Amino acid sequence: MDLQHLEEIQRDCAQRVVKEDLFKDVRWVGGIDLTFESIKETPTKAWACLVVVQLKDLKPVYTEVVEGTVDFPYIPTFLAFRELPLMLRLYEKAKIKPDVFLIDGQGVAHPRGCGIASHFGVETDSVTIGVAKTKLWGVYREPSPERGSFSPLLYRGSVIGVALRTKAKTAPVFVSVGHKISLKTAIDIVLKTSVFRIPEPIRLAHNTLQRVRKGWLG
DNA sequence: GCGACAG
DNA sequence: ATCTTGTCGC
Repeated sequence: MDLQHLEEIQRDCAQRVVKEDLFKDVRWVGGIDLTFESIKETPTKAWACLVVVQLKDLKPVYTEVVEGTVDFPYIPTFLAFRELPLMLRLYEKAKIKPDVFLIDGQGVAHPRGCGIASHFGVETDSVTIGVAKTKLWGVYREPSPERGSFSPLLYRGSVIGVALRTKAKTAPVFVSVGHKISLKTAIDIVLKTSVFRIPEPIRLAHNTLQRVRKGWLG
């Protein structure tokens, strides 16, 4: 694999990212997550899940799962080349396309400005938000403990995202623009879809995958 | 050279 | 990400 070439693809993708709100109202919010049969082996079998919830009551209205093989290893800053293929198959199979996608990982808060959330958004031309459980790039100060507080994630003085407290006294999540949305609106949607630390669409997708992997269904 | 490093 | 049970705290 030629990482130099892949970096070039990411820089090109970053130039296409739109950081403004290019949509009207949001009714459906989707969350995508992946799970792997093995983490030590590559290739390995894997599954991707999309759960769409209604923004008004956070009730799930659609769930889709796809199974496949992942052959690219996990390399920090190159996550998209490992997980995007299966996510794109999931997108194509989905009967319902949500107004906004919450993606497990960074959006523009990435060394070359194109984390998996932005990459997926540009590839599918859809609205996306990056929601990561830990930081990849930038510096920040711990936000105050109450739900809703946030502090900027900075890189060379520029705001590339925020550390957002979606639940009181709980570790924050890192939110960044994926594609076709502003950081302000991204924060608003993540807060509106969060009951626990992880936004409902992603949390439900993750829960479904744990059951699928263990053969409880799917 | 050393530490950091999404999932 | 996965391996894994109970347990302590709000």
